[in-house]
Amino acid sequence: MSADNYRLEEQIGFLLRRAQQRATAIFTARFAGYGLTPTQFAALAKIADEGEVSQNRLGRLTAMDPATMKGVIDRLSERGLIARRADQEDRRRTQWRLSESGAALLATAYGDGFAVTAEILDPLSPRERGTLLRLLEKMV
Amino acid sequence: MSADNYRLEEQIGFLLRRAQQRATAIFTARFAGYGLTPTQFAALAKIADEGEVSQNRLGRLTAMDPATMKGVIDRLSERGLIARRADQEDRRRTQWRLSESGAALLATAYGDGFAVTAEILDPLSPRERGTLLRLLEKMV
DNA sequence: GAAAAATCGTTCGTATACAAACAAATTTAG
DNA sequence: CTAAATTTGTTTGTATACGAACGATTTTTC
Repeated sequence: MSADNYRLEEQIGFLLRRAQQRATAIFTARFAGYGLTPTQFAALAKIADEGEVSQNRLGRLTAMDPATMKGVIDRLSERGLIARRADQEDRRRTQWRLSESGAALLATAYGDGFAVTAEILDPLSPRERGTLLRLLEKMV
Repeated sequence: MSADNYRLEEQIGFLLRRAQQRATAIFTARFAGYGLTPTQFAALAKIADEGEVSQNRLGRLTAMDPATMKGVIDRLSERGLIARRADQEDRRRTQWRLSESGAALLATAYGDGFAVTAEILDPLSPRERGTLLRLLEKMV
């Protein structure tokens, strides 16, 4: 266990960080016209899946903690892409759904979402792509 | 290309984000005693490799842009873990090296660095670990 | 049915991450 | 040799990411 043995470039944590940097860069370039970040797009896509969803539950579905979720929700809400509804049964909760403009934006953006995935995986063969997804899924 | 097809959970970008969250959590738990973040540890390890290195070059070696690198350097410097030297040949440059306490801390921390890597990869078989590293390396 | 525990959402503080714009210094081109 | 281009490091602004602490509300426990 020493400097002679530790090679940063071979550590899984460092590789994951670099892989995510590249993935984010590809997303950002492709989504520049929408002004959406990866997490904002993830939130919109999940709200669309759910129809209506509370803030904390959305956070669990998109892997964001409550503090992070709040910022994402605030920005989407300020842009009018999502709309809120007070929950009658649980007065702590806020339910969120897509606004009309949010749904319209998302409908257009899905195609670019697929394109981003394709570009990120482009250096790999079809077989390797499946393997990578399987291993990441197993590791997470 | 529609909501029916787009499954967030299967997108490589989302999986990479979750994998990195898990990796960071494992690192943070193991390094709590050192008060070092993953990027700070990466910077220290690379400074150790190089002996002496400029700020921007260190950023390239550790995959941090200059603005990010500055914050990391500032915090390591404030803690006295690294020391600066003005470059005589190029007056724009600052050369950084480990301080004595930085070198001592790093010497102890390497073992935990290996342990973090092992824990992150624990869900995978030895063969799968090699495959994952190879695929990430190819994709980055 | 009251106390304890859990959940929901908020706020604060710290740390990446990066785009954009900048001054200063160095290198390259013509 | 001088003008242009590049490099180094800094600053500002925006956006995750998350620990920690908090009040309000709901659920669980006994």
